[in-house]
Amino acid sequence: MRDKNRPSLEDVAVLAGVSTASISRCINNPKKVAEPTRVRIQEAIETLGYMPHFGGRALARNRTNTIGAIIPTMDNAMFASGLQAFQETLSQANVTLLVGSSNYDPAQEFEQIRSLLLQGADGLLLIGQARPKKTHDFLAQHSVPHVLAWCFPKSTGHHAVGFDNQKSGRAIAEHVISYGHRKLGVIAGLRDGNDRAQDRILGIQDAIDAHPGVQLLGLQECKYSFEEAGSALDDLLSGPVHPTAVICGSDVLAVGAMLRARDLGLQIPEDISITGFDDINLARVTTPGLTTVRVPQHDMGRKAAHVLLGLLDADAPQPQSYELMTTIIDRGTLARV
Amino acid sequence: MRDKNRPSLEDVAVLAGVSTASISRCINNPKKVAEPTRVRIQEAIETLGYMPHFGGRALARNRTNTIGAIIPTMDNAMFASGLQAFQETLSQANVTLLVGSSNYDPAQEFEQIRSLLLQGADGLLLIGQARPKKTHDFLAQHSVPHVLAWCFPKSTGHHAVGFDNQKSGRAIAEHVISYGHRKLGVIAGLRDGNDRAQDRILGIQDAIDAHPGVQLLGLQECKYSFEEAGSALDDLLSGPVHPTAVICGSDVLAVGAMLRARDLGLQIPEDISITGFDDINLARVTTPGLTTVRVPQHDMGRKAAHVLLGLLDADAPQPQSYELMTTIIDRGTLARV
DNA sequence: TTGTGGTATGCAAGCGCTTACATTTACGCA
DNA sequence: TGCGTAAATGTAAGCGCTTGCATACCACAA
Repeated sequence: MRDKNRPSLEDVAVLAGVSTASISRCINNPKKVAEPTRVRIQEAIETLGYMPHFGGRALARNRTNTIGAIIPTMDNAMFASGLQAFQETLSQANVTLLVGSSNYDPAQEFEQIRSLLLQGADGLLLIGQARPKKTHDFLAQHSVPHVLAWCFPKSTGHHAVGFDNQKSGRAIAEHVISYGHRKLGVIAGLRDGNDRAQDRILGIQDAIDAHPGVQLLGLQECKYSFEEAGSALDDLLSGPVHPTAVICGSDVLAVGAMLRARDLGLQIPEDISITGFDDINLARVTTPGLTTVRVPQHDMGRKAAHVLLGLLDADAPQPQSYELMTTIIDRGTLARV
Repeated sequence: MRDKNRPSLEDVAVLAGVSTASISRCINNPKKVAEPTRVRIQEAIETLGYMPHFGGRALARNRTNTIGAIIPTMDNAMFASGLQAFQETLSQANVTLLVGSSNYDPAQEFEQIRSLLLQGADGLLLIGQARPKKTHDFLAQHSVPHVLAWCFPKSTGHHAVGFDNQKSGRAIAEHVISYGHRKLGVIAGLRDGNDRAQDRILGIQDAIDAHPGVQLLGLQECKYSFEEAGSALDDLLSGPVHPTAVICGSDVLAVGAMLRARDLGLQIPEDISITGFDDINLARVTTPGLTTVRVPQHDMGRKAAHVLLGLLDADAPQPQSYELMTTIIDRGTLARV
């Protein structure tokens, strides 16, 4: 069973002529070892090409220095750069990132949580707040340190680094309304198990309710793909009265809608206004540029990493939650009416 | 030191009234345990909420069921969906993905390799083939199972799942030339430490050399950002003779160039043709759509995972390398002249 | 009855590391 | 010279799991 070629602490100890304890100390806490021995040990390590065995370490310390992140998908840019920032920050603290994806499915998310925990993750990054009781119970039962991102729950006892989706949803809707639109359509992500999508809709609803005379002509839910968003637009346009503006729950949806609108021969924003959410690269590239809500992905990833690291560091001041702000980016897809 | 609340195999054994060995067997090889005891053990596991300790496992088996991937960045969509497919495939085999990013820097890549290996990665996914001797030696010394993706080296002894960047570069250049272009410009990624960028340029060069009368008016290297690509376009247009087509080493570059061209009042493709590489989402969204080279990201990620898993499974037929094919996607940014 | 072979389980030896505690050494000072 | 103290190092006991081997048990055949 023992891997013949992999040197162990023992081997290094023999070569350096010291005990394994000293080697361990030298690696984990160099100050505790006298200079000359330190040098000798260093050399032994180098000549053997020694690398500590992860399992041994993890067993002895009961800690893996590994953090898991479960995101719906890496496939669209929505989470990618946040995740990138998260990883970079962890990396600076010598913590490694395990990733899992849930595909927006609570059951898969649960499985991934289990799986990452089995892989020894010391803590988790999770997206959003809505999850089945089963998942919450599981996290509680095993007292898993975790932080939520992409949301900012008002009440729960979770740590979170994110923004208020409802507030942001309301903000963009107010913005659209302030441009004079009275007949709105909405294309949202599938609400089921996705509190971000849900809250954004709630926010939009809030804005509409606050403005008598503004009506919601249609609300379509669909997956985050150009094609589905296109069909959703079709549906919105199938009624007798057309919306003058379509508020989308994500840039991907908005771009899908734009693409379809163009196919239908509609000018944007002259014939129909469209707004997005997220401000991913796509939004800068369309013609005209997409008016959208910027989510501070990078900051969110970085801060979330800090909070999580703090959670794991027993003698760190207990970290808090951060509410980040979104901003509306005005480009060219919203017209005044 | 012992975590008070975490049940161990021992605890389960006591509750179920069997030895720890049986529990272990029950978990790893249920067939080796009689039905009634299996049930009893299951119950014990459930009531205690037992989860095997990762360190203990890793130590005893000398294997973590973890695979590392080091990609230049998750920040642009170039690698994201390949990585997603990679992760999904691993997940199905109960293997977890560790990720690191190198930011296109060989030194950082080396550090990440070290780091992921220290975290117990059983194998690695690496992007591209060009890396310093130091890195190669390190991989060899520790005989790290690994596969290369996004490239298809002709000679080396590495396993690879990817495509031939040079061939693909040549293909798109030939395509441009076949449209009648004779004066070309190129905007490429930074070649230093990036064999993909390098090979694509080589391929373009090949095509140009094969067609007397075709000239390369300028070659700009820059980072993968819209802004830098924009400046690169400026430089290409600063000479006395303008290229009629600009071949870009990536969609991000191409889009950056398009954006700038538009700002300069140039019509695409009437005034200038532009092509991309990768076929990420962006390419579908510009007006007109970007003519580009499609890279089979998803397939690549999936196959790479299979190869890597095969590499780790002692009694699997030794996996091979796969060369995947790229295809040219004609949209609207390439004009005939 | 005894023997035989197979199946289900237990025993106990590690796997490679960390760390509390014990021991040694060096040094300053009375 | 002897003693106290602190710094450097060694000793060895785990950490929680897997697994080769030994054992116990059972059914069946001779």
